[in-house]
Amino acid sequence: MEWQEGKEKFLQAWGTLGTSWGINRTMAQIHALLMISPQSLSADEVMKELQISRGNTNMNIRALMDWGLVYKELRAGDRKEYFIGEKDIWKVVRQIIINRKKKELEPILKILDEISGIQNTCPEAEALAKVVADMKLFSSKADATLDMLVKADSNWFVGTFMKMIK
Amino acid sequence: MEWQEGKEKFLQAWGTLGTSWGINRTMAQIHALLMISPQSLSADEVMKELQISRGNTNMNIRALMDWGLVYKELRAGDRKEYFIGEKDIWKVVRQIIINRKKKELEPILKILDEISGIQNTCPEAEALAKVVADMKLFSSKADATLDMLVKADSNWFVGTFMKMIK
DNA sequence: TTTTACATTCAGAAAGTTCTGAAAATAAAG
DNA sequence: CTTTATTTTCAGAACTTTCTGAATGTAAAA
Repeated sequence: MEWQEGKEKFLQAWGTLGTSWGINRTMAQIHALLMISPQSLSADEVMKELQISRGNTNMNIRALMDWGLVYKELRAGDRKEYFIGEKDIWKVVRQIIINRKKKELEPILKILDEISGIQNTCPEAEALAKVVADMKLFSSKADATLDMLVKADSNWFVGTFMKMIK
Repeated sequence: MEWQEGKEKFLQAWGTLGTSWGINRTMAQIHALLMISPQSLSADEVMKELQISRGNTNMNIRALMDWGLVYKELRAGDRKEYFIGEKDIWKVVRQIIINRKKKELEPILKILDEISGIQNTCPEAEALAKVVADMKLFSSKADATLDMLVKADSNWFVGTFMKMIK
């Protein structure tokens, strides 16, 4: 396979997959582009490569910086800003875990806490209380597991953790 | 907190959170309703409780059955179909893992395999090849981990696995 | 200070997703 | 076979998200 073909396939696929990952198409594509670029790119280069508008480019690059997946790079004697993508997959995954945990898991814990003070007086209330209690137990375990994964380093994950799984 | 209030909060919250989980609002709410209902409910009861249309109810109940989170129940002498939600949280989580893995992780593995046959001739191609190889390694590990979680039973997860994490 | 080269914002357009409700299909009962 | 109860489908409406591009903001250079 030619480089150009592989690159297009990758950018295209990442965009589509981003959607099913709760990340928008453009954000995923910019991220993919910066991950596979040896050099940092300017906003104009990103616009041109992905054929998207200036506004869209700007908004999504900033979102990627918020997620900790892309950094700004300034070149001496150049007024443009250049952007460089995080290349270490383990760091990328960690940032994604941190962000998705915040968006997906933490609100659940908050709601479950609020509801757990329910009066347990009829079968319906009992069923609700049971589901809430079970979910709370499970979610806090999942939360702890993810915290651990985020703290762990790549070698530990690939080594110890994976051995356990065999 | 009163039962009615807790229930409304739960249904409302689940619907909102479903969205950030890549599940649509109604599907999440029907699931929540059936999880906390001691008895099975008919489509009409679900429609009435959540104030949604017949078509919407039907489509989302069927999606939940596809996901393995809701079952059909027939009552003798009644032509209506009744639906019952899976109450075991561990089973619910397992089904969700299975479905999200299929939707989110497996397509990645497929694409990475396709691209990994790339010619490694210039710095750009090299960077792409490296990212693809790293992702492949990581994704297949994640895939194996999730397979294991799905096979494992609840006690093992809460016991052994969690002890390891401490 | 003025010009120039960029980055940022945001209202409205476009695209994508979900929902409704009436019509069609199905199948049990009469 | 006909009626009746119920589920399923689907075209278009409503809603949500994302994108564009021109206007605005910012700060370095002249």
